[in-house]
Amino acid sequence: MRGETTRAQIVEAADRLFYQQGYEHTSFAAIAEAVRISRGNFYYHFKSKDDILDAVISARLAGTRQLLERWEAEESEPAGRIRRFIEILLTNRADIQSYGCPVGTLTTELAKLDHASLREANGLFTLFRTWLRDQFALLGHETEADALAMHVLAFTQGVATLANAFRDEDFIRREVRQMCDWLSQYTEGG
Amino acid sequence: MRGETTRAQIVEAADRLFYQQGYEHTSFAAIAEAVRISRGNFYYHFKSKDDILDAVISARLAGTRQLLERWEAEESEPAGRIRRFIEILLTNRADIQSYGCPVGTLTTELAKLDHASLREANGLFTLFRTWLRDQFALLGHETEADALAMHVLAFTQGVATLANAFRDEDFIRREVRQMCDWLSQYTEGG
DNA sequence: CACGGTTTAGGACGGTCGTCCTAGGAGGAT
DNA sequence: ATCCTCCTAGGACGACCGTCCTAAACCGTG
Repeated sequence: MRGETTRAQIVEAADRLFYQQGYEHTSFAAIAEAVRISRGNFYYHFKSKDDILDAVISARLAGTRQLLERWEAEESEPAGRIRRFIEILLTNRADIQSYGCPVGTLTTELAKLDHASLREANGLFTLFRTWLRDQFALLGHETEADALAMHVLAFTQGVATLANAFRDEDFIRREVRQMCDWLSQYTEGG
Repeated sequence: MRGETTRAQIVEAADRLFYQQGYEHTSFAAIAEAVRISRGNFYYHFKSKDDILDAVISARLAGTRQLLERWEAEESEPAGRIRRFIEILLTNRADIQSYGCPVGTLTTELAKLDHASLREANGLFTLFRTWLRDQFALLGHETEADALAMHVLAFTQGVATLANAFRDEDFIRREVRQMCDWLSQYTEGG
């Protein structure tokens, strides 16, 4: 029971640091300092750094599933749910301007490292993709649902990357507004 | 003169490796092996690894300027020039699926490393941005030219990120076609 | 051939990394 | 109080990193 909270603290700190500094750049020493435990203690809870990464990805997957469920519960209309997704760019604008998108930057890094967990990390994208696809299908666009899901996903990635590069909040607002306008063409009797 | 070609070879190899593996993940040993020179020899040509990065960024800036000039020379119409830009997603689709966009992934990495050369790397984005802005201005959309430029830039970043994650060539083709359609609304008597 | 600056090779250095080992502290059950 | 299990601290280890130093090879010039 004691150990479980320590393990959770490690995952939480690693999650944040991987996002802010990148996976490779984040050392055991940095995580240890954040959690205020000794460096050697990691190996009681995890067998390697890669093992921590897998735990972080699992935690993000679980958190994302929860988020999507909440959106479904709070928004009865598929269009409102998709809009919720688009608006995370506004909700998380501060972090996005500083560190980019947590999903996009992680998968990009792992792809360059040719890391074994790339597949699991891509699962985060797939989660959003299938969820968005389902919402577009509910709107009556079954045949193009997956293409539309990918389009929305690409939109968020592009905006996040440029918002990070130029630290431009107005740009985010402008693009989100534009994307919501685009979305409305699919919601009203498409 | 001897040394100049060695220096150019180092920059060329570093450029490729930084793109394929990331800046931090690429070691001196890896570059040395690629160029087939000794590790200690670097410090005759460069004073640090950061110095190599700066040289790589300068080379990319010069290469990008050349590319943009070529597009201007080969395409007399601004619309065709912008289309040329969008179509680099197709031209470089193999590399993009494997490693993402060279500009986007570098700036994202440097932002996470809080690296001193982030500013210079962002200059690559700015180069494309101002060039695209000028093209949209030539099309008669002065007031929204910069916003349109950012929009096109964001589009390419989003497509590159997802193409990298899902290794989906059809997705690239679909999005490029769609973007060119979108573009045509600004070219015909806007 | 001899000279002198330019370029190169290769090893040494201190530091940091991920990993592993071992002794002992903490806390509940008997 | 004693014991046993769970958990933690702290240092040691080997590998690799970027950096630096020094001797020698190269090559145009006199």
